[in-house]
Amino acid sequence: MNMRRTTIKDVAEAAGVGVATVSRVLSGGSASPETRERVLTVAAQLDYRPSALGRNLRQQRSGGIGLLLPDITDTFYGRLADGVLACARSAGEPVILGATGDDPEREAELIGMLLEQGVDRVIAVPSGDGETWAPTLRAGLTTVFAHRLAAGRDDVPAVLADDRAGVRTAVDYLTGLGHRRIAYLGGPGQEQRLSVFRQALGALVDEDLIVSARGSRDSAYAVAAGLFQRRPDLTAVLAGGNLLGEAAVLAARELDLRVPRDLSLIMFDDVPWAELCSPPLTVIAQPAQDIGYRAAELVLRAGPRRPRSVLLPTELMVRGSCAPRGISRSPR
Amino acid sequence: MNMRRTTIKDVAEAAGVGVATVSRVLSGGSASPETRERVLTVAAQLDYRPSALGRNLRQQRSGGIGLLLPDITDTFYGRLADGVLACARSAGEPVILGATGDDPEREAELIGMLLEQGVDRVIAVPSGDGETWAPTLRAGLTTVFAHRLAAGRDDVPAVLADDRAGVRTAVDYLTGLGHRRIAYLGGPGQEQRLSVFRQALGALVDEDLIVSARGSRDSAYAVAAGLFQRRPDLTAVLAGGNLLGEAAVLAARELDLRVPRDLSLIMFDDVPWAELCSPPLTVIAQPAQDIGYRAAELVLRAGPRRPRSVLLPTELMVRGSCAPRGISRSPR
DNA sequence: AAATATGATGGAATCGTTTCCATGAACATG
DNA sequence: CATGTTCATGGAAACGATTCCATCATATTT
Repeated sequence: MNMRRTTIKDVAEAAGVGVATVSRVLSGGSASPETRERVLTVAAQLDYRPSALGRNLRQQRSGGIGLLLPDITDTFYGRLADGVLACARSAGEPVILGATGDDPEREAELIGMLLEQGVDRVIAVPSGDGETWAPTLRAGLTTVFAHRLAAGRDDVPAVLADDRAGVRTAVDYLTGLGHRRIAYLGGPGQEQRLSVFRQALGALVDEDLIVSARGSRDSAYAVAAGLFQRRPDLTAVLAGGNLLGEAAVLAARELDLRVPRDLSLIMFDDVPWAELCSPPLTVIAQPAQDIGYRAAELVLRAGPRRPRSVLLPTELMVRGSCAPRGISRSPR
Repeated sequence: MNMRRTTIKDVAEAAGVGVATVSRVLSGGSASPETRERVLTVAAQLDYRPSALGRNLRQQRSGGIGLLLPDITDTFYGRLADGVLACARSAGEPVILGATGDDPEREAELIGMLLEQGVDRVIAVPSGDGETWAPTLRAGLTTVFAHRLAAGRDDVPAVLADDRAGVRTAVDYLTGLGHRRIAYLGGPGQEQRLSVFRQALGALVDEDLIVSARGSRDSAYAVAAGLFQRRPDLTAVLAGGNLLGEAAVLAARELDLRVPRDLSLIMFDDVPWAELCSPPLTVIAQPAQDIGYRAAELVLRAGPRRPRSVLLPTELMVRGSCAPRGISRSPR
């Protein structure tokens, strides 16, 4: 009842040729027209599918693409993954997905898994530092980072959104509206953005207003609520991701801060619900899907030499969550 | 410069034993304590990782789990995927992800890919009918459906949210509030829900109020806007998914229908932004993550006989998007 | 002490594919 | 006609693991 898979040998026998010939025909090698036709017919009749297992073992590579993301639940990473899948599909490559939870240890574990699987291409939003990523490079895997870099690993190409420009535009916009006490609500791996934030803010920078949450919703909410309570004098917030933005809106509502009257809010990453919010959220849109697609392109068309990194533009989408600094909230 | 992977042979040589012994030690077979220790030490020293390629070929199975979802961008499926990943990780199994876009043809293509990869377990939110899924069963793959069934494939175990109860509760709630003209805004593969909807509504059912969108956001918006314009007399809507709910909110806003005064809205699937909306959306919560986790459990612990299907509870979360039917909107 | 059971061990076969190489036929060129 | 070239073809060797089976040493039983 549990019949064997049809193998290349079966096809060869049925077509009256050798296995080598079948392999050649199927992978586009040279063969006489009549042989080619016969083999193809037989293969179709038997519904033959070459086993990737055999092939991979022989050619020492498992073709697949590893994709390591902090959290597939976050729509940003969802869109990124979608981009990767789109590109991978057109290349016929399978994608192996792993969620790191922004935990270097889990990331290392997943890298080990990919190595075992013989995957030879990886796209990752890295959580760990350069050390974590040493194994993939040592094993000769084509590695591409997406969305952010790993500390001390500038030898890996990356596809990034232009965070610098995004942060600068947002800060300029807020200061232009008269805001002076501007907070940054950050997440894991946003060192680069922070340095630009400080730089753009210049003399206005207030380290007490720069806070950082871990990856989870709970942590984001706790940090946002803590910030708002500790510093009722702040008038604007830049949230470094949609989870952080969500937390900010929730915390503001909980503390009866009206947006944008009491608090101006800009969020990194444009998500569908930003428009549904009231007021609709002003955001810095990032081309999440493109990031994924381009990363997949890089990792697939990896030539002999290391490809250059890619920087994709961000865009400030002005909606309704920012207002000129009015009469300062009376801190009571 | 591009050195070879360390193989089992290298370990065997370095430890002065045969490859068979190494294999036994590493997979928990019998071996004398001193040999075991020596092999383990050497393996650790050489940083040896057994290649999944070799193993899989030998045992004719690639251990991995295939996961086929309509759209990884949809947070519902994102959470589902997260559940699968969580369970797969604890079992050390890789997950191969594919996005079907709710297109049976693409689904069939992806199934073919999984078959080629030698994957022997699949979790899917099926788009196609029973015919599409014949190949996986014929090939002996352990298959489990999640979130919905494939028409004419009742021989595949499934993990479902209790849609029937969800729809019934929602309809009862709306009729209890006095609503009579209730619309259903559906998506692909919701036949079951529709039948329950009709049944629960009884004599009140109005086929013109039952509409269906394809998977995309655009399609959802178009259908919602069309419905609201065509039937200004409806007073309540049940949206069959978060994309549909989003579209409904957007379309209502565009047409100046105030929620809940002019229009009561219930959405399937509780998402974080449902609370951020104004008014906050009343939803039918589905345990997306659990669905994924349980499906992975089923597919992993698949014994000799087919496991039973699982039905998980839904919950009506009353927030602010439903109101008693007031003075009917004056259709002008 | 002889016979038998037990357990550790390594050689070799196997999985399904690709690819190297040798063979032989057909054809062109001298 | 002899020789060299091209081309289709099939046999066999990889690839890296697992696993069957035979071998041999040691321990147990009579």
